Amino acid sequence: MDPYGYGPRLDPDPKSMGGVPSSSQSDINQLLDQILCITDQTLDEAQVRKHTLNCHRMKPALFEVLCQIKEKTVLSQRHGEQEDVPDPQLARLDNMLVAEGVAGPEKGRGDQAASTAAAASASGQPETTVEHVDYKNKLSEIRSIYHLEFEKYEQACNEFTTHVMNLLREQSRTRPITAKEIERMVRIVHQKFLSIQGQLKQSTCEAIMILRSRFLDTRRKRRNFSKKATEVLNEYFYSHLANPYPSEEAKEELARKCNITVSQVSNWFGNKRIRYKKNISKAQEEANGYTGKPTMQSQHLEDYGLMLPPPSEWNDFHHTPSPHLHSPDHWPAEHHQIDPGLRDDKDGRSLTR
DNA sequence: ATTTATGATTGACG
DNA sequence: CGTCAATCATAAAT
Repeated sequence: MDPYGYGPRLDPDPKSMGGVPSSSQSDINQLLDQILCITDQTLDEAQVRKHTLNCHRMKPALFEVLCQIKEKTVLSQRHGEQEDVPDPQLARLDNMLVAEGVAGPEKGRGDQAASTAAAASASGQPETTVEHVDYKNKLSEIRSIYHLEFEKYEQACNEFTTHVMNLLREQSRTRPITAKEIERMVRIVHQKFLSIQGQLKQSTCEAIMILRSRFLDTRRKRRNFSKKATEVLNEYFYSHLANPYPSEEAKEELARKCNITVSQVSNWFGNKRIRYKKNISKAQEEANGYTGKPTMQSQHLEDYGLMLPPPSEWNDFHHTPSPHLHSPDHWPAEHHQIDPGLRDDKDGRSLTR
């Protein structure tokens, strides 16, 4: 109660005011009346009254009384105060933001990812690294938004704080306000704004999580290889149709050329073999008498120089460019392991994780 | 909105 | 391990 520190009314026993002559008693009552009905007056009127009150000779004394009373009540009021709560939740959010490079030192900013992308495309192959690049792109987008909002809130907080302080200072001319009170008020304001920033952090974290699941979780958000990469792969495939099993070195070479990983090359060839075979048996098996362009289905193989040997000729090991091969209806499942010793796969057998 | 193309994953096999 | 075959999940095409 009495949050403004006016304290109890003075009127019950005006005589208690020390040696004040009884002639001033009516003075005081008059004064109090004026104060009490001050809200009934218009603003201009009130300003005038306020000024006269301020200049009243009794004002300092009354103010002093107010201060004393407040001093007493405040003492009993200073209790149910709990200090700032550490809030482990917020700490976790902060940790995550720092770990993700969103909070903390502001490095790179928006143009960093863009320049990385430019470098990648300039160097020739804007592929697999692409996914990292636009991951970073999105991340820095989030980061800039985060910082923008953060600064906005900080600024708003400062503005509001100074406003409140000015208000309190202004009011301290007419009612007693201790420095501690101001400090407390400021702390409350800061706390409120901190909680808002906490929400900002939370939603930022959520955005990052979504981004992660969208980009880093392979198999989701699949990106097709670039035109050039598939061309290179197809070229190798169709020029080694007789034995489309690239060695480890060949895979590395292809991976380098296409700017994809060796695992991706393996995946590609695995898919290609099985799907090529499927298409052959489906649409081309009958139409294979020709050596030219057997079917519309076989997508412009002409582009890759070598023509597809019809399935019946896969058995033909006469002209096999590769070491061994005799394939029944399809390629042999027998595979040679070339030097199982050195393996430098950094990512196991796929990009996952 | 539905279908096709395609990169990645999974389990079986040797 | 590397491969096949089936399957998943999405990108691209219709």
